[in-house]
Amino acid sequence: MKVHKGIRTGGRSARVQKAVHEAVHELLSSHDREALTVPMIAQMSGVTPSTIYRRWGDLPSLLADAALDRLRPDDDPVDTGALATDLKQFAEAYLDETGSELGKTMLRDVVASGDNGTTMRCAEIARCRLAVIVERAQKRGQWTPSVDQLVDGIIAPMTYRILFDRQPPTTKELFVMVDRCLIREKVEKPKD
Amino acid sequence: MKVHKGIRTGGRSARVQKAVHEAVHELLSSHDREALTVPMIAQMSGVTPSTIYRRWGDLPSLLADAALDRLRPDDDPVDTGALATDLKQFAEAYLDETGSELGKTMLRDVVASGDNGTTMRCAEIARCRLAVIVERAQKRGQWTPSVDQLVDGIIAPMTYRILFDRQPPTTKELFVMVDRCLIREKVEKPKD
DNA sequence: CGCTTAACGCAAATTATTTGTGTTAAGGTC
DNA sequence: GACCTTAACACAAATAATTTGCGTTAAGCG
Repeated sequence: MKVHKGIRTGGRSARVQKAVHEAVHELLSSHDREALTVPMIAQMSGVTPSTIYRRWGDLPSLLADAALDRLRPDDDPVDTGALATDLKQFAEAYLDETGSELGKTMLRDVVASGDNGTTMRCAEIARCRLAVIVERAQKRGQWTPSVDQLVDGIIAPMTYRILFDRQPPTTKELFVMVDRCLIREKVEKPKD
Repeated sequence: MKVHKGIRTGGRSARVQKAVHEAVHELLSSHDREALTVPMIAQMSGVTPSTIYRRWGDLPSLLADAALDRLRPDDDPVDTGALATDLKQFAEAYLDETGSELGKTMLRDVVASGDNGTTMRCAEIARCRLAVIVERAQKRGQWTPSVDQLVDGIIAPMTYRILFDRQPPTTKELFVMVDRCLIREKVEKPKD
């Protein structure tokens, strides 16, 4: 007898998730983040508040979940043929997604949700895309920094500035970060 | 006629702030973060809930404010006589403060507060201490990275891992980050 | 000393959240 | 494909948090 978990993913549950997520995005495009409430989202999605509370726990968790759901299905980063330009292209795209006022509130909610699964899911998105770029470069026989080093050198400073500083980094500053990641490697592995 | 702001800092207001901050820390040492509520803090501090709401807005903002208040008055980072060791000592101390479970919830609340003043105040704490270390080294005639570069290279990766990753960095990883900041400079300024 | 008003206390009104109970249907079994 | 088991939901009642109106206190200032 296989007990397993028994978490339900299809049918009604899927329908509820879709309706709620859509309601969040619709409300977020017309209202201020501060103005959103769980009962409001419940009404717009045709779902009972208690259902939302039981499933997502609280507002930040729901908003984070809805935001990450949108962030995910983007296709692979563009292949420019060189590691440096691949990274710069991706960094710029990622800044577009997270550096705006909406992106900032999204990152905020991800952190505020307090759920490790959600924060790690967010980190995984960037990590996966970086992994694609790295693997590509390695297939070309090119030396690359590790994904961890790229996260530390690009994603982390960008995110830190968005969340803690007055302004997100400029594209120029972003490119400097990328170049540093690559210069750095030439030092640590001078034999190339 | 000088209108100014007229914000009151002394007397009763100061007394209320002190009482509330103390109540937060006391409750935080005996209860789970999740269990804390504004009415609870209000009762323990002998203050009306509405006062807290009017002054701090919400729970995360209050907790962030109370936490940063504790974080600040620490004295200057120790002077070991060398930039590298000064930075490592500070990085380790900062990890102690923010890497624990309590430190993590503190960073969470700072971000979740959604108040730019609070997040920047948090960033300033690290930035000020780094500035002291940098200035010290420069007085010794030593070449140093800029404070911004140190934030990007040490504080940002540390904070990102604490907030988004499963584990905070180890001391060893932290030292590698510090070394990278210094190695990097030798490349960019090879004339030393 | 006296004035102005920011900051507070209190209580009522509003709104959000939790909880108890019955119903629906997803996922599995035979 | 009919038949369980129970996760996920709707609804409503109970509880708790938050906002708001208004009177009072005292901080900052001339």
